[in-house]
Amino acid sequence: MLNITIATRPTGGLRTVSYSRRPSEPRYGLRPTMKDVAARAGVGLKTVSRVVNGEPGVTPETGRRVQEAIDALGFRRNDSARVLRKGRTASIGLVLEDLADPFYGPLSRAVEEVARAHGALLINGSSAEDPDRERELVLALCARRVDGLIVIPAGDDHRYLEPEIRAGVATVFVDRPAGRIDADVVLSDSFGGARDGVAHLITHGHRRIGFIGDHPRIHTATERLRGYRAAMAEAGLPVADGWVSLGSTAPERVTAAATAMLAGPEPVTALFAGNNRVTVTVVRVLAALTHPVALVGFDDFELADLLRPGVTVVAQDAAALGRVATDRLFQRLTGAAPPPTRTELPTRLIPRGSGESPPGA
Amino acid sequence: MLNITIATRPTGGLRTVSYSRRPSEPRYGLRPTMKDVAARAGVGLKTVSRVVNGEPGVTPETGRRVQEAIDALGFRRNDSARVLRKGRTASIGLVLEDLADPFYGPLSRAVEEVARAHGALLINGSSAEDPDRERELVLALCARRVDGLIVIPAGDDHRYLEPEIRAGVATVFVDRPAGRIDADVVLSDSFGGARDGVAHLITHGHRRIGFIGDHPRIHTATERLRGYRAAMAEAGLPVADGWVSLGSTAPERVTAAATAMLAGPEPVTALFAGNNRVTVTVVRVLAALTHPVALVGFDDFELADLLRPGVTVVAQDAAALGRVATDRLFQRLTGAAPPPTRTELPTRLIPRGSGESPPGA
DNA sequence: CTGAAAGCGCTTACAG
DNA sequence: CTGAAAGCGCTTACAG
Repeated sequence: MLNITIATRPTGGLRTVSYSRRPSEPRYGLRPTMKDVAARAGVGLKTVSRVVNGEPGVTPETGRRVQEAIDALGFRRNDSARVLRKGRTASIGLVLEDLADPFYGPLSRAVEEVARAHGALLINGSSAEDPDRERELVLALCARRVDGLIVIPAGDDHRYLEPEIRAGVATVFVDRPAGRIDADVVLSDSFGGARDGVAHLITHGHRRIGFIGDHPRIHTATERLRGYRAAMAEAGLPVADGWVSLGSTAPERVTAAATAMLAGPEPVTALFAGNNRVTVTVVRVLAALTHPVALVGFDDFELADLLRPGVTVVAQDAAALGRVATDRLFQRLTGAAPPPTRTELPTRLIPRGSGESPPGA
Repeated sequence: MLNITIATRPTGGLRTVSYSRRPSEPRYGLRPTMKDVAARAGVGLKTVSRVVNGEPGVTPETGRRVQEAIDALGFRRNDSARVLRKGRTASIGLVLEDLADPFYGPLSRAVEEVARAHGALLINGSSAEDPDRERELVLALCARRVDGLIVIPAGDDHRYLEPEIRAGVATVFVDRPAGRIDADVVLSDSFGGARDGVAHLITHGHRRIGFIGDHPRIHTATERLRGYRAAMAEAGLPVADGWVSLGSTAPERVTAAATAMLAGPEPVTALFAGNNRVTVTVVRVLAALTHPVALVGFDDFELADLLRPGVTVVAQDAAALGRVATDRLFQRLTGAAPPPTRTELPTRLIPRGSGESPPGA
């Protein structure tokens, strides 16, 4: 963190906008309403509503008068009121782990694009991997009556959502399935991807391979571990106790885990990293070593190809996850009510160098 | 883009949640309201409101009866209705360029944290650097009556916001100032940072230095160019026509610009990249060269230290930008109405290797 | 073509 | 301690 000094000064120049407001009144007191427009145009409320919404049945002359009043008053329809009456808020909620994790950037963007195509706004927030915070955020979004919810779950028990789903809040889980309820989910093939990645290391001669993953509470972490174990078993390789480490993705924890696996009499010659946060830290650890250790990471990341060696990854298509999930959400929103489905997107192994070096090279 | 095949199947197992809904009615018809709770508990509406909001003046016995009805009915207060009456939506809008740009991750996250501390939700969207889309999004947020707005502007004329600001929508611009209106702004010292970065290259012996930046419509692009010119001028160095290129940050455009500057009889020996998108592309271009070319980039980015050579950058504190801006927003929201201010956060030069090699090394 | 009345689900201001 | 009435700013259903 930078230790910053802040220089603040009035902007000056240009016209100054007044921020005056009487805090005792609701803010809307300051804004013209349809009633004000109607009064000024000398028409009824409903006529203003017709003009604002482009409904037919207004003579050009009347329409013009209303439009003039709208412009003169600077009227902007209050969508909160509209929403209350119509029952649809034209907004969806997105709950993810951390807005700052680069993996979620393309995913969020894809969700936004689909929502935008349907005329909906995006309300979002981070759970910070805290189940309580996830729940709090999800229920706050339900209280705002979002039409639908895209959730990357932090917790493993989502029964608290049942009344909401029953009340009509379309909900799609992404990246990880819901816990203890049956709901739509869109995820990557974590098991298959990890198995492929580990098999790739085995193909290149490795027999002692370590696995460092996310917290075991997280579905993708255990699925990827399962893929690792499957690949090892298929090759007839044992998995020593010290070769598997699940936990926080904090750099300190990952560094310690990697260091431990690389020490001792029988160190691993290759590592499989369970997600992009882990991979980045492992890359740092390996960069400090004098001997090469092979690495395959789950998740692609920017610049992976420019590191030396390039980092071999199991890539998932984060944008597709977001797109497919949001498409499904809007399918539900527009009436379809099939039973919940589980959609699994394939991963792709991208060899770049770090995963192709033989042991002891 | 991956060409994906999607495997979809019913989830099965677990209890199945019904999604039934009569589309002709408003969704709220399905949810219990305070009126329903009042009827069931045999009390007045206001008493339910008191319990829901934890207001005093309810006997324990009455409170218990109301709470039972709330639980039995699965009541959740409709915040849309509350908002309509109270005049505050407890939500703020964040408009940025691209949710997927890693620079905005920490910024968004900081905005969210501050908003959360004030009990507000975040509604956000991307302008995709399109002024029309920015305007459309901002006005949609105003129609939803967000309490405040954090805007990373794409356009250069924000007079369309004047009526909104006057009506009480607190607005703070971040990263770039507002165009043609006087509003709060929080930004990094682009001029000083670029000047420092270019001076750093000059210190290491470079005399022919190229500048590749973002579109000249964008304030930070021109400020950084100004910093470049200042550093060159202070060192008594000329700036040849071909050494400056502003435009899209699309890889093709940046690659072409860099390639052109590196060709010809008098090629540049060093490049200054105007932002992280440009830097990443320039790194790719330089990686393909046989001779070293020095590079300093504006914006730090993950893994910059792990590239060979490490990439020297002028770092700005994106999280601090978001935090300071949102703090200011809530200051306005809680009554303070000082004239708009301009806050400039310092940058920090981080030498990592790419900016310290002499010409022709 | 036009508009008065009722209502969306809450809170406010007030009376008992 | 408790609740009936009015109202937030719109849309719906209906009548003229």
